[in-house]
Amino acid sequence: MTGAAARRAAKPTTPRQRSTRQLEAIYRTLCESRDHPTAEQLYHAVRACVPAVSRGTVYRNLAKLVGAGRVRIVHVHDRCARYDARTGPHDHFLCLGCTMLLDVESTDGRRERTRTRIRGHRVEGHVLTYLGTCRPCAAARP
Amino acid sequence: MTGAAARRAAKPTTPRQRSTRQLEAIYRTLCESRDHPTAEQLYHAVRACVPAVSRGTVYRNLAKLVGAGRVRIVHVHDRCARYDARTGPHDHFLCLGCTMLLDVESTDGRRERTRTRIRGHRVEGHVLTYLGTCRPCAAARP
DNA sequence: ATATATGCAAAAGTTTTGCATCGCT
DNA sequence: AGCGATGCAAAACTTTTGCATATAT
Repeated sequence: MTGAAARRAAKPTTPRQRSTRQLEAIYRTLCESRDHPTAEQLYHAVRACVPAVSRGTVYRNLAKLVGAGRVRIVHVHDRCARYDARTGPHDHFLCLGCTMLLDVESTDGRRERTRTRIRGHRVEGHVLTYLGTCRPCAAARP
Repeated sequence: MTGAAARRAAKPTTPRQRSTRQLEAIYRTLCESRDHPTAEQLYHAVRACVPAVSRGTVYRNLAKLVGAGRVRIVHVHDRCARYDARTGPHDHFLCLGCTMLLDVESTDGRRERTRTRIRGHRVEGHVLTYLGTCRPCAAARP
C-alpha cells in the first residue's frame, strides 16, 4: 500500500474538528481562570483577546470542548452552567452564600472504586459537590 | 400579663405562611410522583386538580416548599431544575441518555460523616449523583 | 380586616439556532 | 474549493416579577 493510499484509507469518515482562534482563546481563558466561570463570564473574558467573538460561538465551542472531554460542566444550585478545564477526577465545594465554587481533591480513596451498577443500570461516573458557607460569607453573617 | 397581651407578644414577627389549595395540590402531586418532575411537568400535572393554577404559583410554591425543607431540588446535566419530595438523605442516579433520575440509598455508611470543613470553609452538606446509562438506553444503543 | 397568595402577562436571563459570510485545511 | 466555524439576531426555554384581585386566618 502506498503512503498516499494509506493516508486516504486511514481517515475516511473522520469528522474533523477545526482549530480556530476563538476555540483556542476560549479554552485558554478557561484554563487560566480559577473560579469556574459561566458562559457569560467567559464570553466577556474572551472579548479581551477576540473582541468580535459572539455568545453563540462561546456556547458552541464550550459544547465542543465538553464533547471532546477537554472541559467539564459543573451544575450547581444556580441558574447557569459553570465550566471547569480541570478534567481529572475531583470534587467541588459550593458556597451557598456567594456561589463561590472551589475544586476539592477526592480525599477518600474509596471514592475511586465507584459502584459500577445500580439496579441494573450501568454507572459510568459520579459528581460530588459539598455545600456550605465560605469563610467570608460566614464572617459577614454569623 | 393578660391572655390577649401574651398572644400579642408571642408572635410579633412571625411571618405566617398560609396553606392554600394550590400549595397542597403541588406538594401532594410531587409526593405521588416517582420521577423527579420539572416545574413545567408539575404545572401540567397539578392542572388536573386545580385547572386554573398558573406557572408563577407553581414556581412560588416550590420555592416555599424548598425553603421549608419539605422539598429538595436536584440539579442535573439538564437545563431545568427537578424536584424531589423525599427529603431524607439519599443520592441519585441520572441516565445521560434519557435523563431518567432515580433515588439511590447512600450505601456507604462512611458518607454520613461528611467533612465538616474544607480549607476553612464550613461544610453543611453534599450532593452525590451517579451518572450512567440506564438499561433501556443501553439496550437501544449498544 | 388585613396580610398573604393567586392569576395573568410581561420581563429577565440563559442557551440554541437559522443564515449569510468567513476562514481552515 | 469545500466544508466547517463565525457573527449576528431572532427564537426557544426556564424562571422571576408587578399588579390587581381573590382568599385564608
